[in-house]
Amino acid sequence: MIDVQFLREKTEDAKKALARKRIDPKAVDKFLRVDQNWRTKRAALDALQAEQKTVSKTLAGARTEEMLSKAQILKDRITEVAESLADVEKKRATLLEEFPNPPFSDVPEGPDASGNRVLREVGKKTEFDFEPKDYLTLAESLNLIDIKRAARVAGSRFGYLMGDAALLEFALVRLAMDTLTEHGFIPVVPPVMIRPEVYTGMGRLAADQKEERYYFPKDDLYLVGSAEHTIGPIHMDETLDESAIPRRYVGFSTCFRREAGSYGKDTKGILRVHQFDKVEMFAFADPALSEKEHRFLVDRQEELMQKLELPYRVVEVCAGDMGWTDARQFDIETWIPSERSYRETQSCSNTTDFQARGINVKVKRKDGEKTYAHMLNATAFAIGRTLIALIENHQTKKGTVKVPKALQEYLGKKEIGS
RNA sequence: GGAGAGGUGGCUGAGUGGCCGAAGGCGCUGCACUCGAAAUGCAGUAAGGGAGCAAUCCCUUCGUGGGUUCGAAUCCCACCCUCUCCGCCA
Repeated sequence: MIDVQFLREKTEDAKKALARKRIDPKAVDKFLRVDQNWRTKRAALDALQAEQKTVSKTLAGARTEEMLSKAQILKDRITEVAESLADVEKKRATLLEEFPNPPFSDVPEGPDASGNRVLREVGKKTEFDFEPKDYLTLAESLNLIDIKRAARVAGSRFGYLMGDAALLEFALVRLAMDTLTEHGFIPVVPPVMIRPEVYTGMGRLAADQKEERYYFPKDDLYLVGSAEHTIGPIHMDETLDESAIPRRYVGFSTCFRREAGSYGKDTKGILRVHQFDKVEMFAFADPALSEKEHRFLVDRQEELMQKLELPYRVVEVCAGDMGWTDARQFDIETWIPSERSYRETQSCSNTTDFQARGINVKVKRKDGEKTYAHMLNATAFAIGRTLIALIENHQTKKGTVKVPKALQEYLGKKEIGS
């Protein structure tokens, strides 16, 4: 949730920052009008309730007809004003949800992915002395992925991971868990369902992503799109002591996405599916140190990528292409030989206090000062996309797939398909 | 799914219609005592919101939402959650 004080007191700054995320500045004016109306009604109701208290107290002592009728009139007026306040309050809350987290001022400008800034390329783009195959061709010939049967059973955008691909998932999970616990991350397997009000607090039911969620009406629960969504609220309504942060989690969960807005996009294979597993990092940080924490998480992502011996680049995502909750976002894109391009495989976001305000997570500093925590999330491995990158980059002329050293022990073999 | 018990401040725990934002205890903070500490004594100690330049004042919050009432932690209804027993289940 955006800071209301920011909208009220630094209106012009807010408009500018939000415009960079393609929000119409008029939306700020509209909100402020409703907010002013709300404040007026709030004050009116407060005054009426104060009066009611006084009258009630005198009634407790001496019951007079006069006072009683006065109290009854007051009661009706309070009901009336309270109802009108509730209307405005609802409208105000809805409008407030239409604001994303403003980006940091030094985030690159840009309307879409074309404005993203490449920070560095690491590793040499894989070259072959033969014509490389795409992952799906390889995977099908090695019986690693079955899309056709999955479609028959569950519809489009699903897949069976079979044989060594299934085993590779667990190898990747172990590698991520072992690497990250060594850095002090706390392992966690979170719920994959979440209540609407918590989801809203996390900024993940905003208008632009509501359609992306699976929902069970009977239970009033949503399926999560990432472990981030239920790891973040672990400390909902809590105040973390300064000495206890940064607090870092590494979670594993299945992720569910309707992919409602992506008809016709990436329809083949397992690049974009309704269900995939992911290892996710999550951190709670002091606001003064969250930028540093953000870099730390990117370092961890790169550490993991290097263990997989994959060529990648780190991209700073521009304002127009950033996530709703993010003040700064880095993506890691991995080289995909068959497409001769880099594809997003990981993402790392600093949501600053946007989510923390929504689910009420605070930090208490040594001097007693309390402030909203900063919350950050980062992909460790999105299994499907990591499998794609591994298969494509480590393929051999024979049509087998070499297993990077870091995974060999977990998988129990050095090559798939030999 | 069935039966029962219960959800009160950082914790514990009292409170069955007004003097209750809430006793007592623990914890925490400050002061006193002390060379220092412990013990003891005294004082303070929730969050959110609104008005105000400010000092300050006011409102809301006793799981959540509704209802009864001039007035609800307290009475009524629904829901959520926790615990115990039974059933089912991995």
